Parts: sequence; structure tokens; C-alpha cells
Amino acid sequence: MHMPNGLLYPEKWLSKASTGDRVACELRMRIISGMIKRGTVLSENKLAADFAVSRSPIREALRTLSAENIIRLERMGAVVVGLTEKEIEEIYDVRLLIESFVFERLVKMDTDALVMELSKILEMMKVAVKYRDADEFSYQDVLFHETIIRSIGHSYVLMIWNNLKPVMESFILLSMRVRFQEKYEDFARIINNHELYVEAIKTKDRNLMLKSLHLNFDDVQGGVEDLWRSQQMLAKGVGQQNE
Amino acid sequence: MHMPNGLLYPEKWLSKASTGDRVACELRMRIISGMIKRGTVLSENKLAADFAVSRSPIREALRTLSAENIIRLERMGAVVVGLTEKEIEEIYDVRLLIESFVFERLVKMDTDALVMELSKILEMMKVAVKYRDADEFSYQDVLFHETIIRSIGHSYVLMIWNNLKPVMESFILLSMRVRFQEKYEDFARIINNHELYVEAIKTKDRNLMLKSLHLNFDDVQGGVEDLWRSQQMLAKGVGQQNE
DNA sequence: ACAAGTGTACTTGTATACAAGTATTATAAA
DNA sequence: TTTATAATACTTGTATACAAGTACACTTGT
Repeated sequence: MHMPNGLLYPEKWLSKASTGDRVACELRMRIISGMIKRGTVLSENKLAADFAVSRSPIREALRTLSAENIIRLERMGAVVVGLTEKEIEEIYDVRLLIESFVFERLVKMDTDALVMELSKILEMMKVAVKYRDADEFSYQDVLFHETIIRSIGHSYVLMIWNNLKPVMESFILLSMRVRFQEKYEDFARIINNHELYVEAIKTKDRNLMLKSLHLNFDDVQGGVEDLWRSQQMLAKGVGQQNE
Repeated sequence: MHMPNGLLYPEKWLSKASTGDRVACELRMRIISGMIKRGTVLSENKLAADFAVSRSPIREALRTLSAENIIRLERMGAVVVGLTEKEIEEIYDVRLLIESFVFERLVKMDTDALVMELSKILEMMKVAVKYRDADEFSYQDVLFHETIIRSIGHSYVLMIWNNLKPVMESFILLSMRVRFQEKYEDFARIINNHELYVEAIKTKDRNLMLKSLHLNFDDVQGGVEDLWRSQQMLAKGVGQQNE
């Protein structure tokens, strides 16, 4: 696939991905960033031409995005739904729901290995902050929560996560890129929230866990404004870590 | 698509479905019923030959089933995961999770229209019981819960439901077919549980709701045994409503 | 001017063809 | 007998071809 200039999705995350996955990731970023606006109707043929690939991977990508609720497959074309403030809140509703569920399981388990793993990820996050690497930070942030969720070995909760993850990832990626440039001081707080989370797991403190989760989620308030700024940054050609 | 003899999925539910959807539904039923055993490796070519269709709809179906966690797409072939007792419990964990969430929203809403709708569905269920129509009963049962979930207008909770629904539907379908034949007396209790549920929504009684939900879910204990019996019934050629 | 009908340029769904890669099996050598 | 290698058959991923259906614009008749 010969991608046009200016990819939004980090290329190195696609090392062994299929063309269909690449298209899905890139399209997802363009939709969530607002580069492709809500209401737009996408045609398989046009997309295939744009990405210079055949319709097969495009179809695959569209089905993926449809399952993620950011497009709607209709008779004639796929209409873009995207993310409004409402949808972002809904995503965090679901995250709160499943992470609370996971915590209830965790308090009945031995969490030493998990805490160790999370500490490692936290260190990585700190390094990413230090070197102002938004993409790496986003990756570790998502990995942090995924690690917690995976630890209870619940395949259907994991399924929910897997459905949410790509959209989350894109959203966080765009949001973090803006904040590294405009609100760098936020990261001390974000790191701190995650440390609280680890502490809650270590001490199995339900209240602390809820507190850190809420802090974490409050931190994404104004998420849509971040996306909007991300869109403006793109227009100015700033903030893309890959070319 | 020229289906081979003995379809498990009700044909009339597929009136305007694509070939890919048909294959997905039928394959899902065969997997959940145990007709295709856990660990089996499915090949696109073999499936295409079996169903007498091309690989395109087969690929589509496999991706669908993979998102539902009942198969796992690997390098060479799709391996069947299926449903064990553990997975069924996990599905009900998730249902409990989201239906509880929905209820919390419902108690803050006007539920008159919803209660009316649910009453209608309940009447339909009673008729289905009376005429021993397992497929129709299953349909209304699934619709009952879907109606409740849709009522709060939460797109990401609905997304979870949509991912769960096909597997639920298949499971309920198979389970009900067995019970209509072997445990017909169960249905008085099932109907009663649903009436309790409606009552809980009408009176916004959180405890009653949880009680009826648990009753409802306790009712599916031994789910895997039902599937096993369903499998035995199939071997004897009984219990298929369509030919 | 306006309504009805027709043609055309799109749309998706399915089938088929081709390419690249992997496991397995058979063969040959030690 | 065992091991290494090569041929083969089967796998998925992608591209392309074709069919059926839909929307829209244009033409034609009134």
C-alpha cells in the first residue's frame, strides 16, 4: 500500500499488520481527529483509490470501524459517526464499568506479579514523558490498562476491551500529542494518578482505586477540544511524529 | 448459497441477510451446539466448499465469529474456541454488568413507554410458550433484554450488547429447544422472572431487579449440559424446526 | 413549466485469480 | 535408522471481475 503523505497513525506500530489493518488504523485516526468529518459518506471505491489498494482490505477496514461504532454501514456507503463529547463520555462509562469489575476480581487474587509489571510500565511512561515522546507515552498508557484487564483472565471482559481499545488508542494518541505541546505540566499529574492506581491494587484499596480511576477520567474532560486543537495543529503541519 | 441439509439457524431470521451473515449464523450455531468441536481448525477453502460459496463471505463470517470470541484467527486456519461453562458464566458476568448499569440509568428516566413495550413482548413470549415455539420464544427473550438496553440510548453499551448478542442468541436458541422438549415446566418460571423484571423497572426497585436478573441467570446454570443434550437431539434428528 | 420515465453512473456483494508464505511429506544421504 | 533437504499441497492476503441494485440526472411528453 503506497500511503499518501502525512500518516496520522505511528508507522512502527504497523510492522507486521495487514493492509486492511493499516487502512483501518489510518482511517480511524482521520475520523477521530476530525480530519474526516461526521456525516461524511465513504465509498469503498473512492477509499481504494485514495489508499491505492483494492477493495478487499478496504471492506475489511470498514467492517472493523463499523464494529467500533465510529462509522455506520448503510445501503449506499459508510457514514462517518466519529466521536463527540457524548461518545467519549460513554467510552469512559464503559471503562469505569469494566475496570471496576476487574478490580473486584483483583482484590481476591495475588497481585504481586501484576504490580511488578505495572511498575515497569510506569517507569516507561516516565521516560516517555522525559523525552516528550507522545506516541510512546500513549502506547504505555494503553498497555497499562490492558495489562490490568488481562490479568484476571476473563475472556469476555477482554473482548469488550478489545472492541474499545482501537478507538481509545487513537483518542489518547491525538490527545497526548496536543498536551505534550500545550500542556506538558499535565503529565506529572497523569503519572501520579497511575501511581495511585498501582498503589490501590497493591493495597487492594477499593476507594483509592475508584478515586484514581475518576481522577484519570476527569483528566480527559475537554477531550473533544483537544481533538479540535489536534486538528488545527495538523493544519499547521505540527505535531506529527512520523513522515 | 445452497445450504446443505439440516440448518440449525432459523431460516426466516435470515430473510434479507447477506451470504456472509448466513454463513456466520449457521457456523455459530454449529460451534455453540458442539457440532463443530472445540479445537477444530477451520479452513476458508474447506468452508467455502462445504457451503458452496466463495471465500469472500466465508472470510467475512470468520472475522465476525472471531470478534465474538468463539473462534481464534491464526496464521494457518481458524481454531474453534466455542463455549465452555466458563465462557457462559463470563457472558452472564457481562450481561449482569451492563444490565445493572442500564438499570441505574433507568431509575432516573420515565419508563412508561418501555414498560408498555416490555409487556407486549412478554405477551408474545407467553404465546410462544403456549404453542411450544422455541425459536419464537428465544427471539422474544433476546428482544426483551435488547429493548431494555436500547432504551437508555447509550451507544457504547449497545455496542457491547451487539457483540454479545449473536452468541447469546444461539445459546438461548439451542437451550430453549431442548427445554421445550424436556423441561417444559421451566417456562412458567422463566416468564415469571421476566414479569418480576418488568415490575422492577416499573417500580424502580433496584433489589427486585437484581433478584430477577439473578433468578434469570441461575436459570441457565447447566447451560453446557443443555447444549450437550441439544447435540444428542440433533444426532437423533429431533428438535430442528426448519428443513 | 412540470411530471413521468429512461438511461447512466454510481453503489455494494460475491466469485475468481494470483501471489507469498508455511507445514508437511517424501526423498535422499549419512 | 535418522537427519537434512526439497518438493508439494494447502494456507491466508490482496487484486480484479462480474452481477445486481440504487440514486440521480436528463430527456421526453404533456
